[in-house]
Amino acid sequence: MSERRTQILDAAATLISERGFTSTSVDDVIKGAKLSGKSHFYHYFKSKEELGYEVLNRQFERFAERGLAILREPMIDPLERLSLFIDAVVALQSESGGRRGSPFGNLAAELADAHEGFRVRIEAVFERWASQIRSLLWEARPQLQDDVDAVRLSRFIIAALEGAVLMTRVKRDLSVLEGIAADLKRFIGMHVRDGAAMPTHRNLE
Amino acid sequence: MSERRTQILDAAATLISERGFTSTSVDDVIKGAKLSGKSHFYHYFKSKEELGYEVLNRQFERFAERGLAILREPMIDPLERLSLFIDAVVALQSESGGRRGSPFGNLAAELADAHEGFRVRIEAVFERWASQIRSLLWEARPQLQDDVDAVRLSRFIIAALEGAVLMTRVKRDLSVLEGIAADLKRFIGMHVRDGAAMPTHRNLE
DNA sequence: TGCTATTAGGACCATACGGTCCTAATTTCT
DNA sequence: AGAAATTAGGACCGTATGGTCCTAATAGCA
Repeated sequence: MSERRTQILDAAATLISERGFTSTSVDDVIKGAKLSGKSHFYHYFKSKEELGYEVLNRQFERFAERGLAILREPMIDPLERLSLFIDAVVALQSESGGRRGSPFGNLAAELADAHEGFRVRIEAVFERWASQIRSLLWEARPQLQDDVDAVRLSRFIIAALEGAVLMTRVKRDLSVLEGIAADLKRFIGMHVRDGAAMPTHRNLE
Repeated sequence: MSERRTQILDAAATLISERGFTSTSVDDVIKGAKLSGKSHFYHYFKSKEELGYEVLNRQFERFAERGLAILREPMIDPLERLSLFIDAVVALQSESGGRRGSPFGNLAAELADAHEGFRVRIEAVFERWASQIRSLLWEARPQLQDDVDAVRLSRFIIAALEGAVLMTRVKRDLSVLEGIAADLKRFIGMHVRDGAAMPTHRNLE
């Protein structure tokens, strides 16, 4: 992938996560990526829509590398990994200073009803995310109670995190996310078998 | 409040919850409310922004009447009320056929970073919502464990519900919300004192 | 009867938007 | 050296947007 392209993608990702897709104009992206003009931009992307799709892809890849990867670390206990992953989401959010949410939640809220193309792609993102958690739960199943529903629990985790990021953004207070993350860990701990100890779960507070 | 005004507000509320604020044009609202033209609209609202603020107010009032009111029902056990409230959120969502989210979550995601005026107002909405839950939890405190943090728990409930509504909208599958609602009740049940029984908590599934 | 609020309808404006087209200079690679 | 890709810059277009202004018909009310 040409360097310019990724440069454009990065600039667009920042702008979109700050202002949303609709409110980010192609001219904004051109300024942000320091291109010479419209034709320069349209040399790399055939439309703003395509730009949006590729930004979403890239955001997911980054999230997969920096977040989801933790869920697959082979040397760590699965439930410990899940806890670390939740910490990573908090860390990722604090990088942007409480501002700007999970890029998926943003786009989801903005475009889920309005733009089918985006809706489908965001659905796929959530599905891939959920599937990572599901296989982690499957791996942890010896430590979990028999009646744990991995599909439901994985959705719950994602929803709680997305909702938390949203609230954090609105309140501009990272401690909202931190509190919810801690509670979410407690909720997960609730599904651990009586015998198996929950891994060193740092209850902040 | 004149009838026309509420008519405009209703039309705008529908459009905004479907397409978002930015993507809803004043002309769309005029068509939706069957006004005669721009001047007719600007006779009632001095700007689109003001319209947005009042729509948000109205949406909150409706939510307060149809949802939050349950939290204050004097004759029902507080924890039972909380459970009923969660059911009400699910019901409210299913009315719109899975489409269109909690109007607050929508606006929050779209405008929290971009528009300070909206951000502040949405923050106030969340705060009033959270405060209702907090006083319910205070009322229920004899049944709850001593270490229950009402501030955190109320935030958790709201975040989980908002996240759930978002995911439901993306997946176009109401069962997502239903599952998360059920899990959320279980999480709340986790804070009940060992002695006190959790009120008839209908675990769907 | 008059005054005011509402309804109606349209012209108009500046700005912004996504997108196309064209020309030409500059790199990069073969 | 020469072809192909990249960078540069600008004119242009159709459409949409929020908003203003003006005129006039119709209701409602004192």
